[in-house]
Amino acid sequence: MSIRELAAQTGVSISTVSRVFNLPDKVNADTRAHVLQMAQAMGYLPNGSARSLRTQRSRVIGVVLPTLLNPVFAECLDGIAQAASDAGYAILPMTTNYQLAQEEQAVQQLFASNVDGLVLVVSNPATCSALQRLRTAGLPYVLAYNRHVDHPCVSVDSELAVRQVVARLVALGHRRITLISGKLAASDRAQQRQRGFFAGMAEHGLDGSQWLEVPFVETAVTEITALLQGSQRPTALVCSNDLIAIRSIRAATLAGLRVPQDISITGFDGIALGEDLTPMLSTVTQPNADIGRCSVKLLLQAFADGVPPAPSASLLLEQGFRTGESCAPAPLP
Amino acid sequence: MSIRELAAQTGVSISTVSRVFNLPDKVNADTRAHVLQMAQAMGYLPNGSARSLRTQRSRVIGVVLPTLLNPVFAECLDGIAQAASDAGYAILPMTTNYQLAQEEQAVQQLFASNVDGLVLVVSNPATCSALQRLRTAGLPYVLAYNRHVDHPCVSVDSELAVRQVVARLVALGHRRITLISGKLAASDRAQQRQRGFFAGMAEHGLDGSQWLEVPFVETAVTEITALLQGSQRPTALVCSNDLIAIRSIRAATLAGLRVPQDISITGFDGIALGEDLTPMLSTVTQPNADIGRCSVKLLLQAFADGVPPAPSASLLLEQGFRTGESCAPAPLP
DNA sequence: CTGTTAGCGCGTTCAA
DNA sequence: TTGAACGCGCTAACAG
Repeated sequence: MSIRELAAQTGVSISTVSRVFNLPDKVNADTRAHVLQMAQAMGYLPNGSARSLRTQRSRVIGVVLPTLLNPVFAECLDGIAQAASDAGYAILPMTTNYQLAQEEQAVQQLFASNVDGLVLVVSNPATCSALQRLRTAGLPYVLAYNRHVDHPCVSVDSELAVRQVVARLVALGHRRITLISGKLAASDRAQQRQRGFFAGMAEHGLDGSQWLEVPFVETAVTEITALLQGSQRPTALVCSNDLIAIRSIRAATLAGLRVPQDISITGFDGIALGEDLTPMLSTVTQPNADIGRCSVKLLLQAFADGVPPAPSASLLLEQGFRTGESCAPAPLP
Repeated sequence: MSIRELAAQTGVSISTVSRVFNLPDKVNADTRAHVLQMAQAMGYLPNGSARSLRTQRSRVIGVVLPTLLNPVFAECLDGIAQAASDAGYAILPMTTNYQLAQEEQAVQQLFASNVDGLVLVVSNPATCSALQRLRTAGLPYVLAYNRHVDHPCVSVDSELAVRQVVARLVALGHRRITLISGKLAASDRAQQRQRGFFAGMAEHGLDGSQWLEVPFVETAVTEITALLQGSQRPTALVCSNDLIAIRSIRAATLAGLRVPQDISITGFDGIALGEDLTPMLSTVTQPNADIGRCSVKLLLQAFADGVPPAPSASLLLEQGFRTGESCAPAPLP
């Protein structure tokens, strides 16, 4: 079913049919109605490939994410999909498993797919060569969750958020607080959160040297459990994401500790599931779907302007804190 | 950067360049190397739209899912993405929020996007008119999780799995067992699991009339909590998915019950996260990523055969049971 | 093994 | 307001 057949059946020219779909105002109301009716009847749909080839725009937004297995990115993708769909764009997602090589490859593939722009979450914007390629190619892109002065980003102030978490714990009487961080090399967010932890501990004159680095993907319950032995064990764990917090709760329980009576645990991300857990996760909440939606909006604005989003267009959204049930006053010594 | 420019720069014809990328064997090794080298240098990438227009194949697989916010579908999408990517296909996902109207709309959009085929999870294959459209259009599709004799499906035997769950609980001494089901109208899986529950209870001469229907998306903790009051409360809950099981654990705790000492709770899906919970979720495990991968494989096979997957090609994968920690012998009366 | 050529379906000039 | 004609970048059939 091509535009030609429809034109022939309708008794108008190809260009009239084309105009009906692209510049409806420029066509007589009666002919327009007629064409639309015939299109409906014949099940005509404009061919996307031909359209993209002709206009050099695909109406597709590429998406690069570390993984879908962490709900935080699934929630974000959901927001991206909504905003894109609302604007008549399709999305083409790829995952990288936090691996630099896969980031490169994903960008490469999306490049070849003629995406109009990209939303991506990379390990580290500072060292991501794929971003250079995008920039020199003039392909619009927006980073989500990442934060870097040289790139357009939609994120929250992770560092501040973790400093505030530390302050909360201190206010609850905790002194021995340990950071459970995701792999720093694989995530600038983990780095920011670590900085927030160090800053927060320093602000309160506490020893911030206790911290553990664990993988994002595999569980590290045994390592965390080991940390929780002995009388000088921490009374609170600050985890750099919700998944790690969930694993830490398990580790604590396996170590014979009760959460939150014996040990307090905080997360970061605000995944929806955390609210249904027992104990409900105490965590920094990010507007994950909104981060996705805003990233797409920035991209759409850039399409309209005809110029890639500038680093200065970066958005810092508000984070929050869900009190939850995994934090309590420090146990008496 | 078009094939023409590359050909000119390299000093060969455009068809030679084309062959280098599509039929590498049919081109002299030296010229091939030369072309590839130049392509690399000039940053040439074949234009996907032109390719699709010419070949009438987009190398894109459409994906229709209820939601990404349930990890079971995120895990499945991950499998789909892997298998598709391995075969050089991109994916174009859409979510429906368990709504019939959105299913129709998603299929419509994917239609217009010239996808080569679809993997979909629909509410109910028996009543899904979008599937008819796909079939009459001759567009290859595979259903994931759904199960129906008239359609090619990749699924597990939900009914059997739930019957076995009931048997396990009975073996643990439980008699008062209640089903917490997702909305039956929104999911044939929920229906199958309900049938499994009824059958399982009947097999053991137990009263299977106790069951509650709850939403998939919003939490229904209060309704579940209400169910757990009184001395005739159930000693075990069979939940029709893991998310509902997690909410049920919370409901039980809020009702003052300990899981599993006072009440046993089972899930269904085997989301990865369930393994990190405390108590670890006792649940029917499905090979979610594999369900996605197999669906894609069926589709790829169909592409190769030049004919849509037949209902008889349906695959029934093995489910399992993770013992977990949310089940225990029934408390003494 | 390589080159020439004809469209794939469409949007967009330019004329009428 | 409408139509005719061109070409987007590519693959495939055919010719050499």
